[in-house]
This record gives sequence, C-alpha cells and structure tokens, in this order.
Amino acid sequence: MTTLSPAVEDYLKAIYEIQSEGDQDRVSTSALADCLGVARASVTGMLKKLNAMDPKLVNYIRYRGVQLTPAGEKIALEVLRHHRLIELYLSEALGYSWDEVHQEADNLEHVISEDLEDRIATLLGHPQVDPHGAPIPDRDGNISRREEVQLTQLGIHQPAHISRVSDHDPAMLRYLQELGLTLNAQIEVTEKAPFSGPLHIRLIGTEIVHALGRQVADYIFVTLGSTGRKKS
Amino acid sequence: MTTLSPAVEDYLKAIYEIQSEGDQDRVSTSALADCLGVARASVTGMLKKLNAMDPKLVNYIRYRGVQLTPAGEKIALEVLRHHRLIELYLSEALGYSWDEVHQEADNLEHVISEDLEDRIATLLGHPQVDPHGAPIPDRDGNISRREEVQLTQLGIHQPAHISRVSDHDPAMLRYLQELGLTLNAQIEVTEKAPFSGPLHIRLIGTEIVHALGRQVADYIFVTLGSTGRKKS
DNA sequence: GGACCTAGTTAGGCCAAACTAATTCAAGAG
DNA sequence: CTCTTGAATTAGTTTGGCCTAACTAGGTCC
Ligand SMILES: [Mn+2]
Ligand SMILES: [Mn+2]
Ligand SMILES: [Mn+2]
Ligand SMILES: [Mn+2]
Repeated sequence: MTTLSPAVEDYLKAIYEIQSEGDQDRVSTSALADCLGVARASVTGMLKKLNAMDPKLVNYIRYRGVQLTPAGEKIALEVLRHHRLIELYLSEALGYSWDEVHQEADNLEHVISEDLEDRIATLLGHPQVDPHGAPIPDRDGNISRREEVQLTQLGIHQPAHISRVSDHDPAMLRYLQELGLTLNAQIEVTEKAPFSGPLHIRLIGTEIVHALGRQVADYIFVTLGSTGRKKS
Repeated sequence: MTTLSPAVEDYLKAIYEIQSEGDQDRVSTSALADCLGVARASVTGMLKKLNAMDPKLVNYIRYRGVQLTPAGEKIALEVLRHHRLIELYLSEALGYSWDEVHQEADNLEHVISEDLEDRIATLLGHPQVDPHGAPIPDRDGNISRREEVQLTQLGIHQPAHISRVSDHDPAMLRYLQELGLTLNAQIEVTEKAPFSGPLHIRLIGTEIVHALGRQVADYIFVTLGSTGRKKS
C-alpha cells in the first residue's frame, strides 16, 4: 500500500462526488476534466493508470467512462472524511466562515495523518456533517445517506429546511449567507417563475422573501419539514 | 512568484538549518543529501536549479557548497515559521507531545495558507518559541538569536536551563521527557567523564542526577542562569 | 611528485502528471 | 444506412524530482 499521490486522491474524490450527485453511475472523461481543471487527455491517461493499479481503483472502459471499485470508493471516502473534518475544524476552532474553508481543506486533506484525523474527530465530538451540510464518512467509510431534494424540486408551500449547500463557489456562499439562507434555515417556495425563472423563497416565520436564480437554487438541497431542533 | 514546490522549500529550509547550527557558512552537498535523505547527485541537480532561478535563491559554486541568498533565506524563514507554529499549535491545541509534532509539521508546513498561518499565530498569542525551544520567525522573517551553548560546552557547576532541544529524533525526545530533561529544566553539570564519556547532569533543587551520553548531550542547548520565571 | 581516497559532479534514465495536436469513435440526424 | 459532430483517445513533449554508474577535482600521505 504505497502511499497515494495527491493527484490520485483528487481524481478518486472527484469521481465519487460526480457519481453521487449525478444520476448515471458512470462518470465521463470531460466531467472529470472540468471538475479537476485539467485537459481531457490528462484524464484519460490517469484513468488508465487507476484502472491498471493493483488493487484496481477504478473500472474504466474506453469511451464509456469510469466507476469506482470498492477499493477506490474506500479511498475516496477516506479523502472526503479528511476534507470535511478539516472544513468543520477550521470553522469551529479557527473561526473560518463557510466560504473560506473549502480551499484550505482541499490542500490539507492529502497531508494529515490518521492520527491527526482522529484527534480532530474526537475534539469535534465525532460530528456527522460539515459546515455545508455534507455528511462526514466515519472511519470505516460508512456515510449516512439522507433524503434530500434539490430546492428546485421542492413543491410550492412545502415547508422544508436547507440541509446542504455546494461548497465549490465561495462567492455564492457569501451571497447566501447575506440573505440568511444558511444551514437549517426554514423555508418554503412561494412562487416559481416559468421558463427557468427565479424561485421565490420565504424564510418561515418572517415576511422575508428572496428571489433566487435557478443556478443558485440548483446548488441548494433541502429536507422536508423542520430540522428536528425546536427553534430558539 | 510562481508557488514553490515542497521539494524546493525543504531544500532551502535544510540549507538554513545546517548553516545556522554549523560553524562554516557554506553548506556541503553531502550534508544536504544526508539531511534530506536523497542521493548526492540529486542535490547537485537541485542546487543548480536554485542557483539559476530568478530571483536567485542560492549562491552555489561547484565543489564549494551553497549559501542562501537573501531571497532564499526569506523563503527558508517563511517555511520555518510555518513548521514551528504548526508544531506549537499541535501541542497546544491538539494534545500532541513534543516527540510527535515534528513529522506532522513537516508535511503541513508546505500546505497551509498565509491566512491559516496568521490565525494560528494569533490564536497562540504570537509565540516566540516552538515546543523544542526553537525561535519562531515573525511574519517579516526576523528571528531572535539567543546566546545558547551546547550542553557539552557547559562548565562544571554552572547553573543553566535547557533552552532548546533538537526535534529530529522522537525516540530521544521521549527519553529526555522520561528523565525530566524538558524545556526550561534547571540543571548543572556535576561531572564530565573524559574521552567523550557521559555527562552527569543534576536537576537543580533535587538530588536527581542522570548520566547522559555525548551524542544525546550534543542535541541539547542551554542558556546560563535560570529561565527568568520564578519557580512555582 | 605520484598514488589514492573521498566528496562532488556529469551522464543517462525513470516515473508521475501535466500539456497540445492529431486522430478515432459513438451516436444521433437526416 | 451514411454523415456529421462532439467526446474521447493516442501520440508525442515537457517539467520536476529523483535514481545509479561512471568520472573528476583536490587534498593526504609517502
Ligand atoms: Mn485536494
Ligand atoms: Mn484518514
Ligand atoms: Mn517538509
Ligand atoms: Mn507564511
């Protein structure tokens, strides 16, 4: 088990992420290239290598995209655990805001030891979710799946709360923060403009309504009903 | 200022360290090779590159060893600041012991942002020394020089305190810990066996005396007199 | 002064991970 | 069933960082 390079870890993580938020189970070369910011040809090269490794980390078929093998998925989850624990740690212990944590975690995730991982997890009380609401895999690679829907799928006047937001665009996170659309915010959709127009979102218990563009709304996931915690 | 690779940072750091604890100001190829754990030929290759960079990071003359240029020294100090702040942070905030911090810091030092560096420094109250007593350079690369001597140079019955210990050998650090020879311990040398024999070290205020081999003693630096703080 | 040793350098290669440019494939439109 | 086109792959380079093996500069010793 020669230690894997950051590049390999990032590929596996990216495959996992695309796989788990898209519908089809095979991930395309271009989707990966876009996500990682490298040329398609580079992706093809790396996929061949991952496919040829022992143990095989990926199931790759020319022109057909890739899938993670169980071994590959295990590593992806390990990296994801690092990433999300670090994000949470930075925000809890060092006062980072939710738009700042991602970049820093992306570098640190490849470099912390299992020991440091454990200490952080313990110090945080073995948390379940990161600052963007994404579930944190446990040490054995189990990850809790919740029933969430995209905000764009939510029916009119269906009360729900924000349970997860994409962590990739800091500017968008700052924007949502300003609007009060943070994790666990209770909301309902009051109106959906046609032709992919904006969604009108009301913060439950207030008269505040925001009109959100579809691109932004696509990055927000909600769970039906309230958060379980009584409101303060 | 294209971001420097971890390898380059480690070379510069190593040159700085060897330079500042040895007597001669030029660092030899083999000293670097030993310190970094790479082949001599690899060092020659890297030194040529550092010498050819713009800005020039190193002053390298064939067969004559290297020196850091001001630009190179600035980077070395920056990396050293990262390393030492991280070591201290790990021990203060995450309960690491002084023999565990070095390895972890060696990886993290290349990867933290200036922002994280600042937050850690602030959280620790802009500390002056790391867990091994090494001075932490400030943000501008100023480093405080103290008058320390090697324990082996200390005169008989000269009261002194331990002000610094090499961080490179965890086993040795654990050993010293067990003996109570930790940072700021008040000590005196009661006896020096001839022919590079052991030193007898007494913990001041007690009857405890330890016999230390010369190799161990070489890694310990002391400052004359007491630590300035009254004993508790 | 010549032989010898060691530290240091050169030469030549390897591997990982990226790139560009040229080519090939797959799948839908007609 | 063929054509077209965008996605994907191949081919060929580059760069960085390391390696081994072979050679050389310079100091030591007789
Ligand atoms: Mn990453
Ligand atoms: Mn881990
Ligand atoms: Mn390092
Ligand atoms: Mn810095």
